[in-house]
Amino acid sequence: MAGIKDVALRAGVSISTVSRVMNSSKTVSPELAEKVRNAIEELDYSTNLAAHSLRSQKSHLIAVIVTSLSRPFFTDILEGINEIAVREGYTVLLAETHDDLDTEIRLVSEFAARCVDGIILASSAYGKSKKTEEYIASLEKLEKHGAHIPVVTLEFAFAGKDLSAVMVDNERSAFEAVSYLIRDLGRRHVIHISLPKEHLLGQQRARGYKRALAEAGIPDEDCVLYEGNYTTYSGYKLVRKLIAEKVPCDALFCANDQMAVGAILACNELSVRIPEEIAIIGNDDIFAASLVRPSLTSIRVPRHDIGVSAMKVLTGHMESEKWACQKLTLRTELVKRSSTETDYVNDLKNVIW
Amino acid sequence: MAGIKDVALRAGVSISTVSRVMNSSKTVSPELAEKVRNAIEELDYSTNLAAHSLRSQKSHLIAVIVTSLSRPFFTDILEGINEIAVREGYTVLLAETHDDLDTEIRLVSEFAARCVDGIILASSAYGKSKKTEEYIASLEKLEKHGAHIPVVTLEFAFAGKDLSAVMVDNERSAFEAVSYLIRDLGRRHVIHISLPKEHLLGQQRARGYKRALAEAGIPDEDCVLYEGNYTTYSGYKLVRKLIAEKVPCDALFCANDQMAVGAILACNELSVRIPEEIAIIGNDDIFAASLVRPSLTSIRVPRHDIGVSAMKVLTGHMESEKWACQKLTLRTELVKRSSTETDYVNDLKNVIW
DNA sequence: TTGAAAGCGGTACCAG
DNA sequence: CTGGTACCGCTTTCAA
Repeated sequence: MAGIKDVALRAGVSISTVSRVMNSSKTVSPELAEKVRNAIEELDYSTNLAAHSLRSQKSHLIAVIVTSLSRPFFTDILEGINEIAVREGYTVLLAETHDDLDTEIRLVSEFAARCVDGIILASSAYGKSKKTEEYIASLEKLEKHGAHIPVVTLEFAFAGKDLSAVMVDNERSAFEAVSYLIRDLGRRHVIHISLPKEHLLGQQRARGYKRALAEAGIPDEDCVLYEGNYTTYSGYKLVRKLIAEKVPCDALFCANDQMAVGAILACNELSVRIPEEIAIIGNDDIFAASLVRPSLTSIRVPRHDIGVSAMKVLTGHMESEKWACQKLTLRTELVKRSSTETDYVNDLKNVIW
Repeated sequence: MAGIKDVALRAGVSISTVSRVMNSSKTVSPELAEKVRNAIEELDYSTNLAAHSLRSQKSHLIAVIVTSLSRPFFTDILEGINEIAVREGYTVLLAETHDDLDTEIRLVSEFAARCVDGIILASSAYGKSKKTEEYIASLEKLEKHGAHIPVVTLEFAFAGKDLSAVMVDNERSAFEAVSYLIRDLGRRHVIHISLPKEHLLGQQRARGYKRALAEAGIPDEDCVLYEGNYTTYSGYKLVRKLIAEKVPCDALFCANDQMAVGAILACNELSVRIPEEIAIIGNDDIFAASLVRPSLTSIRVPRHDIGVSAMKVLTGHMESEKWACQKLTLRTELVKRSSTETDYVNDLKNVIW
């Protein structure tokens, strides 16, 4: 690959001039500019980005750190991020933490060393340990040679005033979903299949569930939580158990769609009618929700928009050092289907899958 | 962020010495090494990778170019790639082409300018136009400043002797699937729901389908192809039509699982019994295959392994300039479920989803 | 074993 | 408007 000095030689001009043309500075005479452009064309020259990064302290690279690529949640977000990134001239560096905080910490510092211009982070820093606190503090003042590296978090916001975040209100959407089960469908025994309880997201959803019961005047002792582990199988197993043990239950609110699908499969196998005997609501509205039968009522999280917004906020930070930090909460939507509505008509036309 | 010279200053040694310690060269006295390590620790120094890349012509970056992230196919491959990449000290740069060849060409040259050490490419260069040929030729001699950039392609192999590839034998797996429908299940009217016909993958699968019919002595005019477009809805619509028009059909081979799921939903709605009246086979074995009812028989493509193998081959190329180019064909497996076997027992336990 | 110094390929300032 | 030159941070030869 040709370097800038090959081009200068070929065009018979100085390196500075070539650089000016490359950066479309106006202070080059048309004749020289023309010569340079020809040379660039002939040698198929393109600027070496490693050198560019080194000199300009801008890599045009952003890092996206997620817990796991196989979570469809992140795939869609990533698409949204990438869409804006391409438009703004950034390239995405990708990494997974597998929900391990040490990995996450290592990745962040590695990316800082790579001089990324910004980071979008789905963190696993729950808890309140000393290490976590220190880590979060360090995130706020992350930098490459004096220049600040902005960070935008996904899913939830850190306390730090200097960290932007794009998320949804999990508690509120859970509250609305459960209230709908109670108020519109008249259910009294709503059981919650939760995420592992150390997970912040799961805690938020569980809180929404409890608040809905409380506000409907259902006593605390009727709050029934079964702890699942994200997977379809865990939902399936818990619901089989629950039915076998004849636990009073006329509705389920599952903290994600995978577990809800498991719940549906369990009910189908045991010939429990949905929604007549048990109404079911999931969370996330992944495509499988419209494919299972009965199709699943779920809380739609605007995943693509989350990605788009996160990247837009990050771009703002990257272009101007003094962009105000933002905590964005995007709206969710309860998508009602056959698992709660007896007269719902499935329509595959809108399933983009 | 501290630079190498800050460390040198702090430790009271030369930059060269620090560099030696960083690269764990043996020619540093224990005392100095100790001092340097302390300084590194205190200043929380990590080497600037942009500078490193510039100097060493190694970026430890690899590019992964896929058509679309939302194809679950690539998500799993990406995980496999990333697994090995992390282990070998590489970071993944990600990009999507959305099946547009111009985008692909642009991306490849952009990544070359970024000095990536290697590229894993799911190309959209089907056809045989002049542009395509030129592009493929250019891929073989892609380079950054004299150093060759190795390329590994996914899904199919280019003719070039200098391009490695990791793929599966689509024709053969289609052949085996259809032969099973004919020979083991005794079906005579097997219809193929194909991919758009300009897609190479689709062509390969269609070829396998035709060969299976031919070898079973079924006349050419009984080859019935319906062209779908990847989506669940297209499979659904085609099968509804086919049943409404009473086209003779006792088995379907769908070129992907999404369309097969659509086919199942159509049969369910019209009360066509699966597999008694129509047996169905999909391709890819995505998780939805084990979740639909009846569960779907499908051709399992070792996606994770493809990613792992691709990255391993690429690593080989990157570590040694004269690594022999490889064309790897991984084995597929026909996973039999309820859509072809009446006595299949669904087991969610193995659904890692 | 250690340090000095020359670049890697650009950018940006300054002088002309 | 143009060219010379210092320098970004690191690696690597070469000499001491």
